[in-house]
Amino acid sequence: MMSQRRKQFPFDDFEPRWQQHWEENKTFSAPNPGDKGFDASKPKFYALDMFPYPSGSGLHVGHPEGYTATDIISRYKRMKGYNVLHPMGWDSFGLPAEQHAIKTGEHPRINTENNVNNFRRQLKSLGFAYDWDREVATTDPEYVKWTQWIFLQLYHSYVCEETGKARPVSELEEKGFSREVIDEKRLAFVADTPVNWSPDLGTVLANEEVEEWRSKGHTVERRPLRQWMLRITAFADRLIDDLDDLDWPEGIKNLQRNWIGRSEGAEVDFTIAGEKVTVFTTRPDTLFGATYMVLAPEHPLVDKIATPEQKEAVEEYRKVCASKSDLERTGLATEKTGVFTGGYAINPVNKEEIPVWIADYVMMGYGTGAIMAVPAHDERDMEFAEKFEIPIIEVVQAPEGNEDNCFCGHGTAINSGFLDGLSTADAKEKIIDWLEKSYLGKRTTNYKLRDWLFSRQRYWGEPFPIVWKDGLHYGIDESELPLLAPPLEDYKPTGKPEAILAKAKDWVELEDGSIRETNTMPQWAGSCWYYLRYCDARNSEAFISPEAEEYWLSGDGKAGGVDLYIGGTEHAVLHLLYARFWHKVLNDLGYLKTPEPFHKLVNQGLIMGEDGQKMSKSRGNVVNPDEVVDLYGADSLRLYEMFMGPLEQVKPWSMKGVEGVYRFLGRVWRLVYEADQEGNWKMREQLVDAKPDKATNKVVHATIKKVGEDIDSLSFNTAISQMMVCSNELGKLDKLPVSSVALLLQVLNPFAPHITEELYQVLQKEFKDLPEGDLASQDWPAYNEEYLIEDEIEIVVQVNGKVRDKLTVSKDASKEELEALALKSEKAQVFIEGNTVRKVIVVPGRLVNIVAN
RNA sequence: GCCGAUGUGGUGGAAUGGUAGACACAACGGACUUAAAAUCCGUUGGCCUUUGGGCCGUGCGGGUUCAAGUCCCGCCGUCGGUACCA
Repeated sequence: MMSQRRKQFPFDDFEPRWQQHWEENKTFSAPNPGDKGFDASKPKFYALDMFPYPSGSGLHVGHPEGYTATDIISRYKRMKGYNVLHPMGWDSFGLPAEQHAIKTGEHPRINTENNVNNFRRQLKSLGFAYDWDREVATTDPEYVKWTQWIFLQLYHSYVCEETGKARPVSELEEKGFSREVIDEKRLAFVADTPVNWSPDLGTVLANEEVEEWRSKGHTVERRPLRQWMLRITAFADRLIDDLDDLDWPEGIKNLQRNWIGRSEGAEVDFTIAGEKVTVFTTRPDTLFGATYMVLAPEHPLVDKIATPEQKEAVEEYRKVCASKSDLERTGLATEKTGVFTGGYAINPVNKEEIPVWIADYVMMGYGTGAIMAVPAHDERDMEFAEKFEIPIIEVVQAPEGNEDNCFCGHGTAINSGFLDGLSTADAKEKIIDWLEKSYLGKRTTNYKLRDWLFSRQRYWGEPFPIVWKDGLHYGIDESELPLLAPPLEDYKPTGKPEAILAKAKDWVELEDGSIRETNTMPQWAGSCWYYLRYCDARNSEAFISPEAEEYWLSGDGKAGGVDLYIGGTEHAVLHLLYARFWHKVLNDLGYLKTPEPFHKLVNQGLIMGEDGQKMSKSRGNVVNPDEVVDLYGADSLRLYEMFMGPLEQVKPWSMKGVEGVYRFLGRVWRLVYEADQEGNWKMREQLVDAKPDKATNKVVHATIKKVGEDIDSLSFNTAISQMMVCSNELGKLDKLPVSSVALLLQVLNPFAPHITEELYQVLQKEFKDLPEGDLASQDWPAYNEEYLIEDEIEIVVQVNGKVRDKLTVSKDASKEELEALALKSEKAQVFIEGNTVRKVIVVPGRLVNIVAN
């Protein structure tokens, strides 16, 4: 219907024209230090979007939300005199392309390239000011080369225990450490661990990924496998502590803190039949209240401890646990279960014997897989103790008013021998000191974070630059990079936990008898460092040159060099944690100067369907950006996405809303143009080369001010409403000063670049005094404070806080004058009458409040 | 349970502790038109009204203040994340 109607302005004509203009003139190219046209005197601004996975279904309206925001900032910063780095690229490894290959037998690169081309076309149709010369795809051989190179840095590094920093393993070789010891210390290492194996995906998954794939209906089971791991745990403390220096949403910081899950406490050694069993606790001060011990069902000591009478029950219970999925085991409402082993442990602090149980509420994978249970002060232990009638001993006196059936907070130690009377904090210190002196335990910190399982058995990922010989692994020489996977006849997974690349015998088996590693890296590898590559995308000598790094990633007092990073929350713990980890390693090794990658992070809110539901194909509420561009133009789509509401908020789509901003752009168009009888666009006669009057100057300059401030604070919706106010005012004028229109076009340009450039060009032809060149190359206009000051202002007269009258007064009226005027107000008098005026509050320029009773 | 958001007209949303509802959408009325679309101009939180206005109103209950959507305390709802992590 809409396409049948006459367009309010010919966006389908000028939008592609301007896009072509920008492309041909390389308007938004950002030269590097040393390049032609580079101006070192300008400050830099790095605005980064989370690059998309180029899926087959193309862009959805969520993409342009964040992209438009960074685009507005980038265009604005350029006008403010910055060298702006605003790049785009493709996170193009991934499972869908591989599944397409499985179905068709076609190399996944072909499908990937098609999708990338479609994404690029769609993004270009929105007029984003990207420097397309810096475009990268993680699947480009040149990019793969450096991803593998960075892996080799990890492989050839270890973390020095004294400094906590990554260092080359060559230092260990020089010190004469054995190959075996060195291999155990590498940041990239091989381990036999229980991993998350998904038979239907044909690959293992990182802990961080398990939930996502499960929720998509795939099965994930645990099984022991030999895998490449990255030692992210060695960076746990820095990954937590350095969050403090970042300008990130508190929620995201908390998600990372929780994911890393640092908890400080103590390990305490108990003895069971002569065997030492260590437990981890964050509350060593409650040691006197431990009335039983629980081992994880998988705990290696269970066999030794279980008495003959209990052996059968224990075996039975372990079998049941093993068959349970993680979900069942950790499920919400599961009642506590467990079995007595028959064994007893000796509590080191009072030598008392406590029964040892096994129960699945204790996880083998965390702490030591064994706990001391203090039912009086732990809800889980309490529930368990009540069910199995185990004694409960209170050892912490809750502060008054906080008494609880199961008090888990801090209080005063009781029934605890030498700890009695101490605060929880002091008791912790004292008991840990005692344990350490008695060689019965030590202070420890535990983390939930596990090392990063880094290998995948898929085809469409970076092969590991590793060969095996005689059971030992070796990093291949840098000169052999990139190491690309050979094309296969058949991309189907084997169903066994064996990498698909193992099928390529000719590639795997080398002449010297060594064989290639057949695993590939996860998709995260490429996205861990793409923001670095953008800085120097065409460098074939290094992943980034020191000069480019120095300029674009200088933090200038900030922890991270990317000045603004906008993207969705879905990457809160995965990509953002991994990228920080790699960055820190490269920083330690001297390749980067900043400790963090992203200084300021903003999460755009999800765009819901028109029905308020999450957009999805099955609901049929997905909005296709191509359609919106077709009906209303790119400027309308950009403007609407910014006008919907605050960037970070979740908000529903509304086609009516798109029409609203489309009409606004139509009004801006008609400030300059009107249609004649034949329907041709002619310049409006009201446009004059005259000085604007006071009111016009006021609204225009107020707009310049507000739009600038609002862009700085990412409040794009209110910036747009101010521009609407401005254009509404200008539209009423019989004599419309062209300079005022030009200023509006200038501040609107970052939001709606096509229509504003088009109109400005038209004005330039008629009014020769306008500054030359296009809007993109002009400076952001300064506002004149004088125009904002009004001679007369309206102030409000309140009586007891309620508005009773409004007065128009001179802007210079003194407090005393205002008070006198307000007291004289007849409307206010009515409410004062009969009462005594107790107080008069005068807020100059705003109001007078008369307190009377 | 915990963590983080959030609650304002019919809707999306504005409001440095200082005139609640800017700007839009929808709706209604009018102009233009043979008609419609588009455009332009009005009205639009609720209740009462003698048409001057008045009263009520930002999830609920308290509090601080001359003044609270905004600050404090306690609840409730919604959304997102996360969870036997000892």
